[in-house]
Parts: sequence; C-alpha cells; structure tokens
Amino acid sequence: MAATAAIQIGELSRRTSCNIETIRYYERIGLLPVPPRRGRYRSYGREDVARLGFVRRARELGFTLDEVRALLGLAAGGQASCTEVRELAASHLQDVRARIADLRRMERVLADSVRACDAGQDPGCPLLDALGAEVRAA
Amino acid sequence: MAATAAIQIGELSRRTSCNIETIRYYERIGLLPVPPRRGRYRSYGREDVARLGFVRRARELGFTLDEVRALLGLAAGGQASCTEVRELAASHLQDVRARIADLRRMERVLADSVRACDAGQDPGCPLLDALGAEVRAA
DNA sequence: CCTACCATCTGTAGCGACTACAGACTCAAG
DNA sequence: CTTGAGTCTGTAGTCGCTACAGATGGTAGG
Repeated sequence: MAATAAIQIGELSRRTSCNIETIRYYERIGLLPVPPRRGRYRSYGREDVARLGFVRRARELGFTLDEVRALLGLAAGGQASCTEVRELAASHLQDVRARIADLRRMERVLADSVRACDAGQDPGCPLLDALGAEVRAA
Repeated sequence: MAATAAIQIGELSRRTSCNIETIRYYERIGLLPVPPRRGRYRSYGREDVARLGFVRRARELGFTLDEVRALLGLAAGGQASCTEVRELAASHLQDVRARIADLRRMERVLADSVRACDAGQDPGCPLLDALGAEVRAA
C-alpha cells in the first residue's frame, strides 16, 4: 500500500527488456503516456511497467504498433470488447500464416537449389540458373 | 543480329513487373548500371531486362539488396564463384528457416488464444490475458 | 500550327519500427 | 572537486521501396 515505487527509465528498460530509446520513441508516438518528471528525469510507476510489458509481448506476437494501440484501447474497455480483440487477433493470425506460406515457398526453392548444387553435376551453377542466369552472358 | 532493340523505362517495367520508381531507385543505389539516354529518356537493352529480372527473382526469394549485389558480382565471375554462391544461399536459407520458426511460435500462441476465446468459459479475455492483462486494472 | 495527353524526367519526403549518435545536463560517491 | 554513470533533447540513419510535385518530351488529332 506504499506509494507506487517510482523508477527511472533505465530500470523500466531493464524490467521490460525494452531499449531506452525505444521507450522514448513509444512516448513520442503516443503509445505510452507522457510520464511525470522527478527533476528532469522521467518517473515511471507500476502501471507503466505493465503497459510496456503488454506492448512488448504483443510486438513479440508480431502485432504492428497500430494494432497494439488498438489492443491497448480494447484492453481498457472492459469485456464488451472481447469480440473485437478476438477479431483483431484472428486477422493477425491470418497474416502470420500467409507470411509463413511465403517463406516456405522461398525455403523450398532455396533448399532445392542448394541440394542441386551439392549434387554438382550441373554444367553451370544451379543456384544462378534458378535465378535466370543469362546475366552471366553479359 | 539486329542491334538490341532499345526500350524505355515503361517497357522495362512491364517486362520485369518492376515498378518504374523502383527501377530508378535501383539505379540510384548502383544495383543497375546508369543507362544511356535517347534524348532525355533512359534507354535499355536486352541485358538490362535480364539483369533486372535476376534482381527481382532474387528478391522474391528474400535476398536483401546487398545479397543481390553480391550475387550479381558472383554471377559475372564465372564458375570459380559457384561455391560462394552456394554459401550465400545456404546462409540465407538459414535465415529463412529461422524466420519461419519465429512465425510458427507466434502462430501457435495466437491460435491457442483464439481457440480459448472461442471456448469462452474464461472469466476475462484469454487473448488479453496472454498478453499480461493487468493493463486493464489501470 | 495548336492542343491535349501520355510518358518520362528530377528531386524530395514518407512509411514502420526502431537504432545510433552528439552534446548537454544531473546526481551521487569517493 | 572530480569522476563516472545515468539521463536528457534533437536529429539522422537503417531497409526497400512508394508517392508525390512540378517540369519536360514526344506524338496524334483537329
């Protein structure tokens, strides 16, 4: 019940594993509230640690900062917003799956080419061939 | 054997499915050679189509522009460089696989949360909980 | 010949999500 | 009193484009 222990930006950075410059950046773009100052130094409290932790975890899940902003708004809103949160997450999940599919396509082509290269009976370079190798003729 | 048909940037753009602005950008950063001019207009030939095609295919495989630059250098170099090409591709393949692994981790967490949300017996919002929901208490 | 219209030109600024300085200051310990 | 760590502001860089604005070029129709 003591007054929330005030911490400085360095401590906030340590507790959230978030770069100091990034914290100030989040403040600049309005993702974190402008904190009060002790002297000239930013002074943070318990709920700043929570909020920034939330942001960082959402970022780790690949949400964009705009999506995070929306999530923060919804999180403050109470249970009515659970549906909206679900929709945001579901749509983001689709994005993630699409990106995985893209990367898998790349992986397949690359792996095939490297394998062909290892087999090494090709007259030219199978990797360069895969990229359309007439460039060499220049 | 006719002199290589000279084309303008618009035609190059169409043939390579590469944005005009992007072509000029590639020229600016030295990825494409500075072309001669017909009047004030850039004039491209057969090997520009090939080179830009190569660049675009490499980009589709996720190579960075620096890697593409390296590949172009190696492609010009003859067969001695095949090993180096292989190494570049193999290392890029590792990157791609790492990114896939990252995304899969995200996918799992997101899918789990959305599923928990659908089950809908949680008192709060399982999605927000997954992100560390004390933010709501603010 | 004039006009309309398209393509092309140069140069600059914006995106997203940071990251990296430079150069000033504050504050506490030795 | 000095040293060193921490913090401050402000600006510019990263990557790979993309999007303008505003000036020309070349061509076709009237």
